[in-house]
Amino acid sequence: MMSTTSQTNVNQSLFEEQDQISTQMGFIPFPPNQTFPPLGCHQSLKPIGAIVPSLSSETASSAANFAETLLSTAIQRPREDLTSSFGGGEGQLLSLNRSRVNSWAWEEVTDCLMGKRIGGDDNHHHLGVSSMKMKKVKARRKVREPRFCFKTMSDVDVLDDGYKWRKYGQKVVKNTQHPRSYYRCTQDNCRVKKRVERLAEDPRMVITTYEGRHAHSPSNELEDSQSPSELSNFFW
DNA sequence: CGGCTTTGACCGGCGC
DNA sequence: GCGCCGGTCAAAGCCG
Repeated sequence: MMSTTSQTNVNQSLFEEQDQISTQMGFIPFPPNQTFPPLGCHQSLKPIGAIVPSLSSETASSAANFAETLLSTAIQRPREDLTSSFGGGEGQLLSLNRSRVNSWAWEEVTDCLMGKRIGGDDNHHHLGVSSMKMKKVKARRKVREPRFCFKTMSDVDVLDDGYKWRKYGQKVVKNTQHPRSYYRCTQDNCRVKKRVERLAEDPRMVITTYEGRHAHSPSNELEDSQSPSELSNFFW
């Protein structure tokens, strides 16, 4: 119930400036009404968007580029059982209308996704600015790897993203009825992690958050001999 | 038997 | 300082 196989090709340059003091998150909706195998995922997976950590200054354009990369990848490498019919890419990509200040912690990725409603007061459903600033003030020296997450409509928890993962933990998160699972890439010297959880509001939605860069190719790449060269770069 | 999952314990950050 | 909580560890069990 874990290992994955298939292809993954995402431009990694977007994340190279991550973990600056102030970063922002953005949600990029993918075109609706389309199947979309951004990570070579299964037919049943219907990613509806990506949460990306935008760069300090070039937020919207970076995110858009990122999403375009995803889209082009999907178009170029459709799974045999998928129809990747995109009604013309970029026009449907929304930019970062929800970006906000935040720090590196994963939970804030989730906050961004869920529009976090804190204590029922949801007029402003992103963490109050003041509290975010408080968080920011504290020096968070810990160096975090670049990260981003997918929001996917799926019956399957673990997306098939081309890498092999080993589960190392599971946790029930407060105020959610679904446990969060923690995975680590099984490759030696690869410290990439991902976590998988279901959206509290809509259990059909799976949120997959990746942290770090793979220092290797997808584990199934050998099977994918027909891969175009442009797509041979790693996930990160 | 090796690789993987499960799951309770542990740890550190953070808010009060 | 204390308690809560998320993330990780690691022992034990499972499975091919």
